[in-house]
Amino acid sequence: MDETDSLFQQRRKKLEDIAALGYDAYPRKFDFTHTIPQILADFGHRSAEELEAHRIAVRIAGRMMTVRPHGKAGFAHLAGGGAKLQVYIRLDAVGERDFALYKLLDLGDVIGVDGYLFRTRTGELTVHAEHVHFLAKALLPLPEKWHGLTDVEIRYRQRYVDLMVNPEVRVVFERRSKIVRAIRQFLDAEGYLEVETPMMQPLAGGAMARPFVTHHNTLDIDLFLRIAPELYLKRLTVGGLDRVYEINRNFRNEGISTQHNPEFTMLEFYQAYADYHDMMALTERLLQHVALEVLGSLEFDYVDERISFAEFHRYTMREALVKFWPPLAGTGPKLENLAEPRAVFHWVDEFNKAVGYETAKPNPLLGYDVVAPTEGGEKQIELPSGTSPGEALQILFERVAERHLIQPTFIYEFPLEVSPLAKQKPDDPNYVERFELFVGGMEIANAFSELNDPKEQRNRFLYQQLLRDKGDLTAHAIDGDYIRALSYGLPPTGGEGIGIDRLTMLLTGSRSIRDVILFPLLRPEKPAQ
RNA sequence: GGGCCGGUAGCUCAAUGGCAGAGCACUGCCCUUUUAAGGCAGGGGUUCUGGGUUCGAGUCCCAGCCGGCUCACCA
Repeated sequence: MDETDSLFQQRRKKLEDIAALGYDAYPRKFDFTHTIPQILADFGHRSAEELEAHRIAVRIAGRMMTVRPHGKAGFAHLAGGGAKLQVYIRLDAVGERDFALYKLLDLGDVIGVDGYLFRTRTGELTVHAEHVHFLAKALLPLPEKWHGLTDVEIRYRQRYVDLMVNPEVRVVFERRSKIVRAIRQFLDAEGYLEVETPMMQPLAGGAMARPFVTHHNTLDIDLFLRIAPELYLKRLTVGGLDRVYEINRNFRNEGISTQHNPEFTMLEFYQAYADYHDMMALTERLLQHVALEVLGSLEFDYVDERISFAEFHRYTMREALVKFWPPLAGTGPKLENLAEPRAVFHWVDEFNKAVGYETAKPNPLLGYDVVAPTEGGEKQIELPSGTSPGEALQILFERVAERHLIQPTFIYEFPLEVSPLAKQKPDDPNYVERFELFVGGMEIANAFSELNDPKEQRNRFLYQQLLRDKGDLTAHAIDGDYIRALSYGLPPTGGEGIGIDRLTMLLTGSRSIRDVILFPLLRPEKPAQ
């Protein structure tokens, strides 16, 4: 903002002139009779004759978005409540003083108008002004009225301007609010209790991620912003809160992308006496409820895809690998080829042979098929030394299958090594009772039968500690009190996390997580000179 | 962090290495049913920053800052 800017100075002068006319430059309140959406809903269908025969007096407020002066009269559109309504201001109707005020108004000013409804010659519902009230001045000019504001940086930094001039932005955040409301509605009806657990934790547990660190002065201790509420919520289940959920922020000190913001909103819920199959069924019902409440339909468009919540697909992680194996990388594994855990390394090599190359084409000079490296193509999978078979399987799965999971798909049976808090399958201890839900190529949910054996949990933590010692900063820390809590007996429990931001992306057709977060994290602006 | 692309008036965008422009917004005048209102006249620029090449740089080169996309990491 540049207060020396001539437009700013000009408008400040006009504000002084408005005050000189006897208007309060910053009045305290304004009693309106209708919001603009109310007027459109209540009177939007009345004909010109009806409005003339039966005059409706209204008093409205809004931000002036357009203005069309005509000498001693003028039209303007006021925006409010996500809608717009035209007002007609003429000298002989509002008087000299209000008309002088109108002449001093700029686009962006907030005004009140009272008058009566009528239809113009072109048929537009309009308020015929009898009084104009000054409510607030826009000292800074609005973006261009036709193209609006497109500079994404300014849109995120100055969301207030974005919201003023890009109506679809408001729709996204109204819908986000509806989504969260529908989730609460559903879980409350299922007998869940909404709780709040610490955002500042002495140990950042419940997920694999690098945390943010902060410091409490009086206690003189470092604290971590939570990466997940998981371990606290399960402590509550130990305590007898059999169905709990929390919708709140998680913080992860990781990269920023179209799918990642350092702080993001997560729903986590835990249900005693349930396993991961129950959670799958619950997830289907929850998402169907949300879609119907918010969209009125189980189907919606996301980017270029038509997505349906009517049916949820199910594959084990290994089945997905087999099914979605890229043809370019050979015939790929069969299910029995993946039975032995270490076999996955062979298939990572097979995958890598094909990555980053164009489709093979017969080359007449050489007499055999060649593949050419693609420019800026994807990279090969590089496994750090010491990568476990389970980690390799998950990495390979993500590279091979994730992009294909457009329709809602549960991927279940995760490797033990990447799941320190999930219960093993009774018939195969290398895998756990865990699933993730993918929609639109994004991971939306993560759930499992909660590991409730304190001895096994300690061993899992010790394995994580080994990873930490080897330099894996995302490996889970040992949480002694959590093991103590489990030692009091955690009922068999199913638990799940759903990313609210990503769910909102799906249901609003947003390509970037920044479009569903009002103030996404950006590098701070340079201080003004 | 790597790769690619971008940054010009308040906003949206132009400008072969040769006088920095248009539309909207703004100012003045005209206009009492317009709607991207209209007509006439006008004001407004550290071309992201700093170097360099050149007679001459918005344009070419180098470095930096900021942003977007993408890859990696992650949810």
